[in-house]
Amino acid sequence: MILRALKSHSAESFHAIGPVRHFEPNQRIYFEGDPAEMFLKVVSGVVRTCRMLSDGRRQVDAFHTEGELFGFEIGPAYSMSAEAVCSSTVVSYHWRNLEVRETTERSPSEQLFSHVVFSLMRAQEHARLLGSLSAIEKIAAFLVEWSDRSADKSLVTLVMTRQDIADYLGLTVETVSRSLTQLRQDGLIEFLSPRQLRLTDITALQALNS
Amino acid sequence: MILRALKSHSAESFHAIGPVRHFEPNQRIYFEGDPAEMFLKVVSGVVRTCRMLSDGRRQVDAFHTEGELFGFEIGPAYSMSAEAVCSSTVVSYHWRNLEVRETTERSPSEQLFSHVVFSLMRAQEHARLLGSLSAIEKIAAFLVEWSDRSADKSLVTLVMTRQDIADYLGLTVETVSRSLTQLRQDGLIEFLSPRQLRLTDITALQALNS
DNA sequence: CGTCTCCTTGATTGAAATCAACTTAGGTGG
DNA sequence: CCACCTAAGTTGATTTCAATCAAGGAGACG
Repeated sequence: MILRALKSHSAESFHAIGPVRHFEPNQRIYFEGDPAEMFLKVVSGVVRTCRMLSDGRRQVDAFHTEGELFGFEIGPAYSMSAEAVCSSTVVSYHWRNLEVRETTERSPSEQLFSHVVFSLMRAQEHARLLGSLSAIEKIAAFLVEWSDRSADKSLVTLVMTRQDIADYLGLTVETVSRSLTQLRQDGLIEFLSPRQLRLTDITALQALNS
Repeated sequence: MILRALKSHSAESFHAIGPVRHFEPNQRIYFEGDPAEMFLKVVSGVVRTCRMLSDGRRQVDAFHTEGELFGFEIGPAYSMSAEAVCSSTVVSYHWRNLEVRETTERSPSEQLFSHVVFSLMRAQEHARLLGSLSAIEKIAAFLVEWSDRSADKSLVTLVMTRQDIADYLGLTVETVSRSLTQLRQDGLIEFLSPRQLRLTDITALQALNS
């Protein structure tokens, strides 16, 4: 798979709506929670996408430089804010004006697009996990992630080893094991077997996360 | 932006090439470095994408479950390996057989697709950064990243604050500052001003990374 | 029944966070 | 132009949390 025309300007034929807008340092381009009606391109300067965590810390997801696109979302709202790092200009592309959206029947490439955006959000979520959480918070987030994927939300079957989990969360096996033990002692989970967990307090697990 | 049909099976009309293949636990589906001629979908089971780091540690990039697609790349080769976590079946889609690739002139949606795959790779790289590196290695990788983006590779202008860098790397301002000082004392960088750095030994900086 | 892998637990070490103070750079207005 | 003021950056002392080192337990399989 070799993708061409990355970052090129002239070759891009989707047309912009709205003027090229200018932003001063630290000025917000859009807010977390705003309706995600458009994606944007950095014309000049640098833009950061970030979000605030519950503990007051801030997680910077990415820095976007000239020619790069940002603002892709799966849901109806932005999951992060975008802010100018330095004096910057951006141009926006509204989904409703793109030919991509005009067909009611989704083409193969559109479906593919959805999947890749989904992967992108997953990767961003993974980065958030790795970036700023303690071991127990990482484990809690990991369990919630698999709870979401399960039919029975409170019963999680781990198909992977502790080593797999450790390598995914940037921890060691020992810390994974200790954190699970900790959560068990705190009454948030129960062990049916090492690989079969009952989440007895999902709310508390989610609260450990952002 | 609301994307529909995610994870649906019946609605997807890009056609598979090759049979549905079955894999035993820990069996490789493709290797890091293999030509990235296809992307794949998990039909059943769980697949992990991961790579080995220079220090011998393994970084798990993601777990993919039923209905999810994986194996998207920008370059000609896979940047990670894919392995079955448990007994799994996958189906593959070869780029050369997809209508998406048939037009020599790239449509707007294709260009968009390239950009999102690019963002995905960036996010994966970010996760790798956060996952398993020490503070100094994170800073070194960060500097190399901005060196790559600069016209003059050895002269990096940081448009962002130390706090921005800290929030991006999952560190504190103090640690960012100390790490930069360390690199300066080790003779890998020079400070022209707090925001203007000269990378006097890019090779060594890259070596600190994986 | 032994052996392997996976998992857990304990003791110690080490790296980054925290708490705290100080320095530098940049901008504003007298 | 200089003096001040503030935000940004650096440095030091201490604490904390996860890594490391080490050992033991549990289950699967021949």
